[in-house]
Amino acid sequence: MTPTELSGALSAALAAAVADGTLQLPADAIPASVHVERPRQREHGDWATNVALQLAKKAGTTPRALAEDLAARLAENAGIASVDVAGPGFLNITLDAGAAGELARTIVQQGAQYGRNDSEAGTRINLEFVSANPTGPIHIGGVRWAAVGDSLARILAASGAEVEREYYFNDHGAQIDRFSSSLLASAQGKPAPENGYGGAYIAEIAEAVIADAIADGDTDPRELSDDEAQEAFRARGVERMFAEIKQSLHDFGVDFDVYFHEDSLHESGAVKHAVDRLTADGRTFEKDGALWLRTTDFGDDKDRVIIKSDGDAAYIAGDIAYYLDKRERGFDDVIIMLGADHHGYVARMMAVCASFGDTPGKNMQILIGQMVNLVRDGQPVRMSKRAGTVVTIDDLVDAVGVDAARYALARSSADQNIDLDLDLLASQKNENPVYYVQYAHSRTCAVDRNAADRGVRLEDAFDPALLSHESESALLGRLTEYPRIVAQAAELREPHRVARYLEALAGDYHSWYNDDAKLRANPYPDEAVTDAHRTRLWLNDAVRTVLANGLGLLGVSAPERM
RNA sequence: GCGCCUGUAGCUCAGUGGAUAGAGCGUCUGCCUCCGGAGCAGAAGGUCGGGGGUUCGAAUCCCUUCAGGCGCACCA
Repeated sequence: MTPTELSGALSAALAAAVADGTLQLPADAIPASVHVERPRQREHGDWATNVALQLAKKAGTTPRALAEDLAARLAENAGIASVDVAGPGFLNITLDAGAAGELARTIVQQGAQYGRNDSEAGTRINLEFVSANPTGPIHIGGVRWAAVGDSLARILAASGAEVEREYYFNDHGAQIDRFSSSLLASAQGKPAPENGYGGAYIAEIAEAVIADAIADGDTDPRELSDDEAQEAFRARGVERMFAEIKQSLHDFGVDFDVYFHEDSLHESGAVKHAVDRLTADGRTFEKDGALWLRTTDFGDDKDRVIIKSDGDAAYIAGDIAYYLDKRERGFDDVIIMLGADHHGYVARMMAVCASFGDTPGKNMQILIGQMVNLVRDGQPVRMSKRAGTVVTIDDLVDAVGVDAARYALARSSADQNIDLDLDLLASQKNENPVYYVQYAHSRTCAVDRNAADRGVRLEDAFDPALLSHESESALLGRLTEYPRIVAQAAELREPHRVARYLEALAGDYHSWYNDDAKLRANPYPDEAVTDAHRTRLWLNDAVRTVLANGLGLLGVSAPERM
């Protein structure tokens, strides 16, 4: 019996109580689905619900009286062993061992499908993340979004959404001018210009640009006039830098469906289209020679200039056009992931969303992630792109590997600042919980290999009532939760919940494995294979399936051996 | 000054109104004759930053206060 079925049984019990007059409740007070949860204490059964506590007042009765009535009705359901009323009016529900154990076979049979759910079904989601300017390698802050964003995309897709991963490629502004003049200066052997970029990568890119130009049969950019050279370094440098970024992300396991160029918004007329529409809708006004968007109508703390008095579009005009473009491409939910240093953008972009008649928080969702700080020897490492002292995505991967890096970044709430200790990551890799989870997975695989050796075969038997040991029901209970964890991670846009769940599941598995020498999925060498062995192998494989599925949602490998 | 995020065990962090607040690391004590000890069992360790409030019930919601992080452009 799944929690969904149990919830349905509770709803039915409520409806029956209302129908025969036992319970006086207005129809709209009956919840569509009754919330059930895993109690913290094992003695409190497999599932618990507080529905009697919530409804008693509305029904003019006491929680315990209502709970007693529901308990009697619920106990009639097949698959439910007992229902107890506890404390102020909780219902503690215990399932038949057989009904609970059946889950092991269900999971193995569903395989990679187990955990998929329809909580986001039918929603078209555009998920934009990283979007770092191509003026340098992706640094550590961007890596967090690569890990969290890609994992979120996987989780949303597993929850039924149609997801597009998008990277907004800022190739239009002063940052790019600074980048190209820095390349030019490097090629000319001059120091980096004021407000320019330094660092070894600038010299490398500059050299690569020259080599590319010569290889293409073009004039060596160093022999061009400064203006022409600047343009050559801009075009080829951005292309080079962006290719490197894409490669780094690919090596990190992150690939985007769309790389969207800011330039294209200006060239295609999308900016004018968006501004015209806002003006036609009366959302703009002119003042001091500039065109403003009245964002204060929708909660922003000041109105925003969208066309500057010199006639150029302000930066936000690009974001406005970009949002409208996404909506016109048919996306219901436009999600943007930003670092905390850009959170000042939230209010104005929500106002932009509302200005188009859309719903902020739905059509436009902005996820803010707090900063990643680097620590070495207990001291913060100060990074500067200009000075070239950055720790890049490649540096991180070189130090700890993709799995450990992705897992470490994805297992924390985005609301938390992260301190990454470089010494710790490089030297004491075993402190990373990813190995705990991966080890559990490879252990399930080791059990499978031994089962094959000793002739324990799944298809020979499955008797769910044999999975009645305390550590087995704990494990089954954990496995039951998985689809809801995925759905919850999708709804809340919080991938770390999947990682935390996997750690708990791995712990339950290790406990079961070590609990009792007799609880084995394989016989001893001089022992015959029994149905208990075969049935436990189903459970072992169910755990393997869920660990593999969950790690897959995090973009972390599930090794068969370590 | 205003806004957002954070404050939970020695450290790093989970816990979207429920029962006795959890995990990893670290410390201490046990557990390998056979499925992987990168593991397990147990112990010690808590004013959930402080103070009010709402509620049958608050780490969780509201107010206030303290501390830290990050922002408050006709820059991008």
